[in-house]
Amino acid sequence: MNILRIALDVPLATLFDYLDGGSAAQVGQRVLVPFGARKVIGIVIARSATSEFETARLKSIIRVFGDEPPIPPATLKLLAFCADYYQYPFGQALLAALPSRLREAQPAILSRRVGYALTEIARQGGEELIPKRAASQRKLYAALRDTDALDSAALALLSPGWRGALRAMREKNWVRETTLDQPSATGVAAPAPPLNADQQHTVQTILDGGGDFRVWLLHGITGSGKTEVYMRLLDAMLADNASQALVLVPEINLTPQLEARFRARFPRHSIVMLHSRMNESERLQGWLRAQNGEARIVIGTRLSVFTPMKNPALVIVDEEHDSSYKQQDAMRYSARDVAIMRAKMADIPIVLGSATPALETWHNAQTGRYHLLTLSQRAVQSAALPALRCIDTRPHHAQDGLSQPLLVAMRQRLARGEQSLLFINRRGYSPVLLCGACGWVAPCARCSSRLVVHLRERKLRCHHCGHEQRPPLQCPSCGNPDLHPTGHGTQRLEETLARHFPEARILRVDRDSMRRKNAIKDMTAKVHANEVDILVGTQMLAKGHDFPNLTLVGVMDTDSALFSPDFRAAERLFAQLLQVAGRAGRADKPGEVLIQTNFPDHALFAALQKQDYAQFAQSLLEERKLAHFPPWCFEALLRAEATHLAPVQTFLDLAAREAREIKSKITLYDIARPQMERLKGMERAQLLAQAASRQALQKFLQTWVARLRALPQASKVRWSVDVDPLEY
DNA sequence: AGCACGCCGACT
DNA sequence: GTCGGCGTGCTC
Repeated sequence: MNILRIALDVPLATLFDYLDGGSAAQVGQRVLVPFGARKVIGIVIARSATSEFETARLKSIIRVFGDEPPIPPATLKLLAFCADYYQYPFGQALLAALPSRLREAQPAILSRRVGYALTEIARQGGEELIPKRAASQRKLYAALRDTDALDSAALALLSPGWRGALRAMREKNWVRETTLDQPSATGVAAPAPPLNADQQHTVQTILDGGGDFRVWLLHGITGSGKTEVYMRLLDAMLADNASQALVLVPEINLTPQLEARFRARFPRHSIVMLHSRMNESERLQGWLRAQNGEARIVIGTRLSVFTPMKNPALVIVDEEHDSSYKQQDAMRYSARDVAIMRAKMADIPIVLGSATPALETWHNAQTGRYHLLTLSQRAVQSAALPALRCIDTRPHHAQDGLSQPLLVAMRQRLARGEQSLLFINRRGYSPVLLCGACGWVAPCARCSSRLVVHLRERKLRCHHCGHEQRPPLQCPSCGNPDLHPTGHGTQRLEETLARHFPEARILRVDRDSMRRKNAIKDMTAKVHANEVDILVGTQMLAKGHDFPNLTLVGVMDTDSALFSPDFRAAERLFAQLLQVAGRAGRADKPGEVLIQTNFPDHALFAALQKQDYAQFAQSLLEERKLAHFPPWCFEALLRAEATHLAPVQTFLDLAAREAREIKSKITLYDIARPQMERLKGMERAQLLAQAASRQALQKFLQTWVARLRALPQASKVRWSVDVDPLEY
């Protein structure tokens, strides 16, 4: 058994065999191996006595990282399943799931947890040793006297000046460093607010469901207290002194708030955060602490669904409908779906939470595959439902995008000293450079998109590829020198508002203005301090922020989504509008939501006014059933791109021919161009396949993708398979 | 994906 | 004569 089967980060759907070189490398451990002309990191997947490969040509591994804990079999199994399901090379899927430090040829060690303890001198000398004026030092002394040692996190809670005080005490040899096995258990848990009847019932039902695999869909409107339900479930989970929970959250800026809430509630347990803003060594440490069982709660975004855990007992996916759970490059997995598979493999319960579940999820709850639990009461009693009204923009012609009724409503808020939010649906709403004479619009040279005008920087920028250029002095098409920006971008709207309300303090919130490091924190603080009258913003404002003095939400444009060719547009719009509506009128002030539209009679608005997700979902499901769209069918999308269209066309033609040769009940669509036909200088096209069942689709894909890999034409284009695609 | 090998065009 | 363009093919 001296042959190791090793997964490597290469786009080949095979393992590579190596001689173990006498090492005791175990399955799941990292090894450094020679690979062609280079040395790469691999993961041992199996030991074997034989090899399919010519044994004489096998190379030996260079080294094994034998001191590291092996990646547990459950994690390897989950990634193997994903590689198979999403048609992605296993080695690449596995290596990409690891913290990047584990892809480097350096040993990964759990850093020592440094603790601080009083020295004997300090203990015997007593508190009198410390100068009376040194308040910080006295606080540290008092805390350290009552325990063996404390870590820096615990000391930080004692005094803002703890660092200086600690340094002074160490210099005098009153404090020494030690090593801690556990994080310091300090602080008192924040009290748990009482549950309302809905929450109580929900928590009890899930706990009564036991510790086995079961998918719970927690459907709760904004403000119904889903997070408190999660907390109670985690609390129950923590009662077992080894169990761990995985909490997935969308890729947004809310993680710090959530982290603070969790830490306040569970100060005695190790909580690990894993998200994109963390640096690589923090991420590695978090991963190792989850793997060795020390971290009891792992909170993370998409990628953390693969974090190994010693004793997983519960999975929570918050805002399960959020599109950031779907990876849009490399292995195109859905972290929500992977989480469900993980829970199934580990035989533990999983809770999916959302106010507007994905239609696929809702469908599964309707058919009984998932268990539906509804929170219909608002947990905060004072929080009233906002009144929701459409402004028909046909009679109320909107000047500069702002209709009269909306302006009137905003003026009222200004007079009352309350805040307004204008929400812009970003798509199609950026200002473009238009020639009034011939209709020419500044295009991106590398994408089939329009360049966006950035007034302040006097630049045109492509939001898809980042290309920037100076605005031309005259129209390249007809020579007209009179070019002006049109459209209602956030910047333009901000200027229009300034004209209407010169006395108002207006704050723009979009990706451009929030790029600075603490911009979001500062923005939130300003709104809370009532230093802002009108907020103008995009998606970023839709989520989570709680602004008690905000009583009006105006929605600028919805119509493009109502009649979008993307059949998921309505579902997304509903979720988004419900979410922004939730920004209006919390606490004691009733809120109002005004939506500008040419189609006020659309069914979506009727459902929205009643906040009736169930009814709306039902009607969407029926529409989709008639059209044979998901969730009534299962899809895979083959995308291809190259600098010229010809090889893309050739490849997809061949792919379609191969598909027809495979005996299966697959519906194959014609080759189509995506909305963004050209992107970053690449011509794109795609082929959609549909099947009646997941199994049928999987069976087809196994054969099809294997044949595609064998096509010589496949190497002439960049191609990928997207199983369960969300965008076309 | 890298990386080497290899076969043709423009240069110190 | 050589440097280097990127097409082709392989990696246990």
